[in-house]
Amino acid sequence: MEAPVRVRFAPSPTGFLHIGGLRTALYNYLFARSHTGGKFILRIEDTDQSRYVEEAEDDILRSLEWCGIVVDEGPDNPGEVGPYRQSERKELYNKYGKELIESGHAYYAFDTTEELDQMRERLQKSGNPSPKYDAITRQSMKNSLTLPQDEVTKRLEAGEEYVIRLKVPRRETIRFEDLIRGHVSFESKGLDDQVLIKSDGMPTYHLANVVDDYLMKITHVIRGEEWLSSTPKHILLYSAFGWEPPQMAHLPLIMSPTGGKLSKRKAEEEGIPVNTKDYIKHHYEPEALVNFLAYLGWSPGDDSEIHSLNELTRLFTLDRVSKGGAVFNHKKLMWYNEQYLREQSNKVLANRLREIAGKEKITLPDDDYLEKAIELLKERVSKVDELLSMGSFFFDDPKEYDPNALKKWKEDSPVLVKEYRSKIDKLSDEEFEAVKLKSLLEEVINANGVGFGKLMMPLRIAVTGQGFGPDLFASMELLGKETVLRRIDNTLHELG
RNA sequence: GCCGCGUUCGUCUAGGGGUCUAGGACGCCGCCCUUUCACGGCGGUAGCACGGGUUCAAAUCCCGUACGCGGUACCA
Repeated sequence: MEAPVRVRFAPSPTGFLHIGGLRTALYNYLFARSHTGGKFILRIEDTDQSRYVEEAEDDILRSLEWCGIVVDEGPDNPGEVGPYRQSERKELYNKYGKELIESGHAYYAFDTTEELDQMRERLQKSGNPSPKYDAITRQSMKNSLTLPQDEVTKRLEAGEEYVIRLKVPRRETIRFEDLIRGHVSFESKGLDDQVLIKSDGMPTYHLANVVDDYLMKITHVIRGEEWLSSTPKHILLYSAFGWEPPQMAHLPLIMSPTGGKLSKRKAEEEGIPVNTKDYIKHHYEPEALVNFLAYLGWSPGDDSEIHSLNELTRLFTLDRVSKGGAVFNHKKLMWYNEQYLREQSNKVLANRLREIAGKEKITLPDDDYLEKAIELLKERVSKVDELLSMGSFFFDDPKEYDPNALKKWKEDSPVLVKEYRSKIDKLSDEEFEAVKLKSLLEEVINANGVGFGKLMMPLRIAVTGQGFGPDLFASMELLGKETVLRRIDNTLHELG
């Protein structure tokens, strides 16, 4: 019997949850759920105090929740291997750092930032393009490998600042098996003596991540490709501790349409919302985002496209994750959004619309009317909030005319509209229905020997202010006789 | 520069030696439906980066090249 699957999403609270981070979380979650008894763990990697952002952790939690991703163990619902914030595990890392020094796998270094800069500069001048603190250079630096034992003790006792560095072996080939990429290998000579414990006493990502994954019994590390290059350091660490490393899986990056990693700046330039909270704020369908993101770098292998989080959970396997970076396609996201939007009942949409309208201080009509309006609008919008903008004429007399539509208001329009007006004026409220309204329009165009559009478009402009939109006759029926006549009169008055 | 990882239609992908004159989805274009705009239906456009091998046979395996991306911090 294999150990139960345990995966973690380990974001750094340095800002709002990025869309790429969300996908990493999603893949971890899907992987956990695709195994019976699998656990999805949230660990906050707040070891960089200079970049810490107060609201970030809350934003991460809220974003995951919005997507329907349930955290099995995390800061808010700890399991047995807590705490789940690295800042609260500081002592632990120190203990393991010391252990590494004792076993000869790490050492103290006292070099100042200036001295490190000087070293790099010196090396660069002598033709070394990527200076490293490695097996060669460490011999001429200030550390417990070069300094006499008693001086090291003296410095430590004096409370002098130090870091702990990993003693990377001079020549060694580090190999590991990546679940997505297969065989990967690095030469240790390309690695530097990575700082493990910083001078502020906090661990670096590398140490903390290894120690925590081990202590939290993580079985699979699923993370972005940007970590692939530092994985050999982690492998070295595992073996220094004598621990079995977890399975590794490095996900392809999400790319910007203009190339490169989808960074915050790039995304903004291209009009792509980059933070999950932006999707929440702009009323995207969470199921659509999830579905879209799942398919960005993964596919189930058949021709299916639409799957709920639950279904994805059953379909997901790591070996179907692609290797190459995936370009974010906003139009496809919108397509997904439309799919999920149309699935919802008019009643549900009405409730959601009320919530949105409430925030924007817009007053909406009663449920019956609202749901009928939604029914007419639903097939024409991409996002739920567009029901409000496209359907504004259902809720208020148009304040202005779409300049583009106005081109269809011709010289003969007033006459035709007037004639139509006088016909529908004779209808009772009960008779004011789509079929009747349409046949009366036909009467007018036939009598005048003109095409349908000659009257239809001006009428639409008068009633909705727009040149497009839901079925005009159904819309007029819903609007009611009084409103329609009022709008026609207003328009006749304004446009002549 | 060095190290690593990638590369199938514009984009996301299917494909894992013959069934590929390469399939699906988004987008785009056209037609139908609708005398609006959409939705829907039908059809179309367009791709195996390049060069060598291996093999009777390569999009699929191997090697190079090019290009892209990532990493190269007391950031994660």
